[in-house]
Amino acid sequence: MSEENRMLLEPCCTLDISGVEQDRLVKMFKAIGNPTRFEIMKFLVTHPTCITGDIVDYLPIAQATVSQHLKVLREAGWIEGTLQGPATSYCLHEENIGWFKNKVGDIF
Amino acid sequence: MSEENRMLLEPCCTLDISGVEQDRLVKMFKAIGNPTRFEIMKFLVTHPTCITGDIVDYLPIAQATVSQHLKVLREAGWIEGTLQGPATSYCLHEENIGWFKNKVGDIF
DNA sequence: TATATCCATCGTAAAAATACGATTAAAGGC
DNA sequence: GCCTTTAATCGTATTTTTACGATGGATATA
Repeated sequence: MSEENRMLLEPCCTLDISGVEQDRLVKMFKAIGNPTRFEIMKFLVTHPTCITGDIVDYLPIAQATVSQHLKVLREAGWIEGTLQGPATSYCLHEENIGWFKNKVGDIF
Repeated sequence: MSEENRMLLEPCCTLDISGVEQDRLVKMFKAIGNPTRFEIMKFLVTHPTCITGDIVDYLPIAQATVSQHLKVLREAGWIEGTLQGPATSYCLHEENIGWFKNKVGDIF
């Protein structure tokens, strides 16, 4: 018979992240952890307030796919989209990105 | 006939990340962008040099699954594992984590 | 008010990630 | 040399992600 009553290891310190905040952080990590979406983020850094079509022209993938990736980045909080006539202009969500960098710095 | 000769948007600046380095960064983002793996990373921050079994006891998932997640984190460069008898002791890969934080700071 | 442009969404096929039990391998104690 | 402990790997089922063409809605323009 094997013993299942192993003692749980004591933590050496605490970590100030959990719950909704942690979910939000993981979602940001996940969203940017895709080669195409990272490329989109790079493009937005170097081309602020560009529209969807600019990204579609730049990347070798279908418009529907770009739109889907933009949605993931938007829902994760990396970017913001604002309607400009029939187009949508995207830019980085500076506030959330600042929050992200602070959290990463706090944890590691 | 629709016009396909759209002009490519000019960048406002350059970004110092590409190729192998970019792949490495995206791989790190992807690895930590999973709720279970993020939880493992948190556990390793608060329990340095613990062994696989400690993580298995802590998480409500099978040993095989934990081992698989540890492999992903190891291959992404987040952690290091060293053999300690029949067990494996894991700790954060401080050098890579430092590199990661610097890159994130450079880009955003 | 037609017509074109822009892009989000829908439906779906294919690929990748995730989780598990079973097995295997390596180390230590008897 | 056996038996236990530890954890990596294998094979596989299920879920999720990714990519696409097609469609539709909203805005501008003739």
